[in-house]
Amino acid sequence: MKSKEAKQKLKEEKEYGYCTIDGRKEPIGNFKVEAPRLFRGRGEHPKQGRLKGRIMPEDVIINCSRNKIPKPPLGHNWKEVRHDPKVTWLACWTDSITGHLRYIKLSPLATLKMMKDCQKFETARRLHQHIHMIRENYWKDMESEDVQIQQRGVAMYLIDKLALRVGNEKDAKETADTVGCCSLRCEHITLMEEADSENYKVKFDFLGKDSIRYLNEVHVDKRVHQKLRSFKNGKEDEDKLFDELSVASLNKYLKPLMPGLTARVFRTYNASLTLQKKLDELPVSVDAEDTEKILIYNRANAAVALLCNHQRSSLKANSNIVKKFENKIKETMKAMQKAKEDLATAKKTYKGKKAEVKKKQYLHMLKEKLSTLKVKAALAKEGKEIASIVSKLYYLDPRITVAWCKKHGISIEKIFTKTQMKKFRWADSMAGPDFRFDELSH
DNA sequence: TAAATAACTTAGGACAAGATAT
DNA sequence: ATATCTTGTCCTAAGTTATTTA
Repeated sequence: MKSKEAKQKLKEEKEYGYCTIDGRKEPIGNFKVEAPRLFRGRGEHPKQGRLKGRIMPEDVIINCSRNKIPKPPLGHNWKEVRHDPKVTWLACWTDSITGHLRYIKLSPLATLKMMKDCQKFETARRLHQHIHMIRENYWKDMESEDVQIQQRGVAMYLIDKLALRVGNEKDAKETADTVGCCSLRCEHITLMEEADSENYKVKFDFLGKDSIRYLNEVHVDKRVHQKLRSFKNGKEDEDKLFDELSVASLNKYLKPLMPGLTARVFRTYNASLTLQKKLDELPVSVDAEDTEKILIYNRANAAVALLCNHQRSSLKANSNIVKKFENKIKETMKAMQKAKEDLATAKKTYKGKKAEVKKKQYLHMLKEKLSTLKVKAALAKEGKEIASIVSKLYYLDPRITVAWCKKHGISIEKIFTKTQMKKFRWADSMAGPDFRFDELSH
């Protein structure tokens, strides 16, 4: 039995949810304008609490073919109707909070979007053929006389090794204070040096996209450590770490190295490669249950989520559950200790067999309780790791997953949801059990 | 040539739907 | 059957990159 809302939604979708491109019926992603409301924003947003106004037909620009112009609601007119075949949006209006354009666009399930998605992964695969050269280059760049080149080298290292976002400049009055690689400030990194001086570590602590905290202590090469120290030298906390570097110059540098290469390709590349490598590493026995196989896949996926720093607040809450279990384990262990002592004294004072047996039983009960608690805690911990689905949706070449499923005789439906199956249907026919992300097929 | 703007991808949270416990 | 927890989808904010403009 479907709810009233669900029925209404289905009806609307049937009527407004599709468009025609080159004679093909294609699904639209968002076919409604955004409703008026109080703007919240994410993190400490300077515009939080402002009213986001109602969008009227007079605010909306329509982009469609000349022969089939949708009618505006009765008594209203569109702001403009244009016929631009170079862009993929169907309608747009200006957001009253940001002043940026918002679009009515195709669904990720539309043919055009799926082709674009496939292309994205092909570009990332191509990077594998060039990555050796690019890495050699950034080590060389760090040794340059020119500080700008040095900064470019170190930034490339961080983007490659830590999968950091490139970090465009943003307006402090308009948006929350978040950073990426190029916009890191001195206060966001702490250089740590161990006593033996062979162990070079850097602590990163900053707010990234969506004001999600990036907290990571990483071992870095000595050269990187030294360069970071020199970049920080003589600067205040709030000064830019890469003061001579811009996102534009970084992407300009990358462009001629490989067709289609930009900074974000490294994130896709390293995420997908990590999945492939983890799946290679984790053994799957032929007679394993499906649930075990899924667990293995999820572990590989978790490694990617960690790399990309993907997290959800439900997971943060989940860590409380893990802690609760840990506390219970501690309590039980204390109780066991006490029970053991009690038993010992009971034996000494010789109060009678009955009391002794009872205390033994109690101790046994505690032991069992402890072992179940330990299992439950492990499961909760694991559950905490696996729940991120973001990487699956945007960074992981679905063909890696398809191939792994085919290789290990598990149906893809066990890994992908219904929508993901549709979004990635291009991958199924393209990847056999031997597909490899790190080898170009012909 | 760099700044502004347009166009497009990626992201977590809200909430509904589904699953599981009671 | 109902409460409670988990998972999947939708929504739109917040990024990156491409293109246009001054």
